[in-house]
Amino acid sequence: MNKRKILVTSALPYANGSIHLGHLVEYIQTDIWVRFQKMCFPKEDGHEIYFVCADDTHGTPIMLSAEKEGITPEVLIERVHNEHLRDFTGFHIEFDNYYTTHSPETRQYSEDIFTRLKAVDINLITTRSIEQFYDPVKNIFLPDRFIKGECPKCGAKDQYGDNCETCGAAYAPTDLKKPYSAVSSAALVTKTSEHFFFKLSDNRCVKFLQRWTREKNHLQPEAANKMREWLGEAGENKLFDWDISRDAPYFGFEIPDAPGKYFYVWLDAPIGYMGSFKNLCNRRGINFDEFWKKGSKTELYHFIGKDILYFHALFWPAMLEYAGYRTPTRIFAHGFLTINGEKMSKSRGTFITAENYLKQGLNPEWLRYYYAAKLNGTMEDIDFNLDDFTARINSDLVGKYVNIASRTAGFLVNYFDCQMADLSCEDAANILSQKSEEPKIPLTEELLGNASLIRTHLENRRYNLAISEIMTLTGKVNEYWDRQKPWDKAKQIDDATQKHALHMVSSETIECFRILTIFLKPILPKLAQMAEFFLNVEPLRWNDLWNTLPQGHQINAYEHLMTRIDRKKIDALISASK
RNA sequence: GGCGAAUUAGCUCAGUGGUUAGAGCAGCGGAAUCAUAAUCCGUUGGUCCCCAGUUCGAAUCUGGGAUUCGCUACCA
Repeated sequence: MNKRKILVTSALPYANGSIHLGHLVEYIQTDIWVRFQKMCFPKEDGHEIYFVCADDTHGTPIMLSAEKEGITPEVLIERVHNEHLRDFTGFHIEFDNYYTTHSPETRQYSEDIFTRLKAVDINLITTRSIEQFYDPVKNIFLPDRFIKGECPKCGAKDQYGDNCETCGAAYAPTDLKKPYSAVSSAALVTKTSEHFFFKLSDNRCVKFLQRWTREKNHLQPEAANKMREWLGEAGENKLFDWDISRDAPYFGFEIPDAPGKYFYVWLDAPIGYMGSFKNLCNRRGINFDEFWKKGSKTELYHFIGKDILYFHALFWPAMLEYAGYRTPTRIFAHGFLTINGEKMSKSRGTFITAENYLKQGLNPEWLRYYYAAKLNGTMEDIDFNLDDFTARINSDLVGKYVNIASRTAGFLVNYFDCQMADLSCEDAANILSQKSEEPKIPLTEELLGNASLIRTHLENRRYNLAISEIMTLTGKVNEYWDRQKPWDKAKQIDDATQKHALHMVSSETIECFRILTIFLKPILPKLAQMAEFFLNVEPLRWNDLWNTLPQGHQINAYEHLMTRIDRKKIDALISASK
């Protein structure tokens, strides 16, 4: 059998803020996919699947934040790293490595890639003098977001450098009148300095990207279309060279042989995927080159938000290609999160951090399930509707799925010493079939018949359809149970036929619960773990779908697996987020 | 302004080889009582954004428009 070797990444969160529900869409989406792959291709069978991520730690905003707090950037990013990892762990995001871009490994590959791109035979790095706003008090060049001034059109004061809130005019930061620093309030001066550029507009890059972005499903169709817009058609060249350096003082990596020049944070951020993986390789003895060398047969997947498609679908593959590394197998972009149909907002209490969500006592798997129920593999935005959220969890998970175990377990415990019946016995088909007419198909068979469809949906990241299928099946199990009326059979427990039927029906239903648990496990790992304890089985993998619990297998007494959402908790969360 | 996406039941969403448009939740009416009130059966509800076109037939294809959201460009 073919051994799969897969490396998966989520985008690196910036070390300048807390993880919020918007971030979590991506990490939950990725985590579900990785857990699903690991279930299908277990390590014991020789497959290797790794999920790495890291904090994105460099740049002016980090430097300024640290200064504002009176600490060094190193102390700041160390603290934030711990917070981020705590939050991810709280939502059961299971990284193989959660590292930092401020690391020797990331420095090594940043320097390596830069040096290779700069080499005479490649020659994709150039230098150019550019003029930028400079804060003479702080003695730093300022990114656009820290520049304010008067609108060149209507003269409104204190406007940012992209557009005017008063008259709606759009312009460049350099158009602002009386530009000043949002950091020090000092009047800005313009100053010239030399920058390094990655020659993205070079014909080689343009041609390579026009091909790469369209072939082999590297991108989703909508993303590929977007790239077509940015890249232009064959013969056109709409790309600009990419400014990849910043002047000291800057928190980042100094560029080799260029004192006082640093790599722009967006250069080393994606390289952080390599750095994090390298760090994992060193600790676990994994062959890094096998995953990253040109022509590698391993698979590399990046999950990202649609806002950073530009970096991952243009700069990143071009950099890798010409620095002599492999390029990504596929890039999966997702949309943004809205809450009750609107952007997250502090004043409405919908800017909800991961920390707050957990602190208010909400179950992280509620959110995992809800996101999964909405995610569809496209770049469309998904909406977190609080009422729908409550209804769905309570109805689907507690009312339907968990209820199956809850209402069935007692019969096995009370009448059959917790033991499973022989589901393959001679009269099984007759007892278990839902229908009286032929062919008599036990319910478990029907569930298993949908396994490949559910698997395809999960593989394609159409979690919404997977959940829809799973819930249809969950409904069928409850219907089956109701039709069989085991409680009536229990009243005739002295009748051997009735007793046998009760045992068979209860066991069959538990077996259905086991199958549903496998389907849901990538989405609800903790709940699945509790279910595994209840079923008294080893951690379930995908192939266990066909390993029916044997006759005499003993389950444990049922303990409740999940509670309902109390609407008050949601309201408290909203209040706490204001 | 240009380009792209979206618009389906009260809510959240499926649905393109062109038949009488679907699910879950909510609502309404029943049944049941094994289950931490959880379940099951039945049922109400839709000019599939609007207009026009192609067709025997359009939620689905074409054109125009509206609204929302992105990206992009800002002219004279």
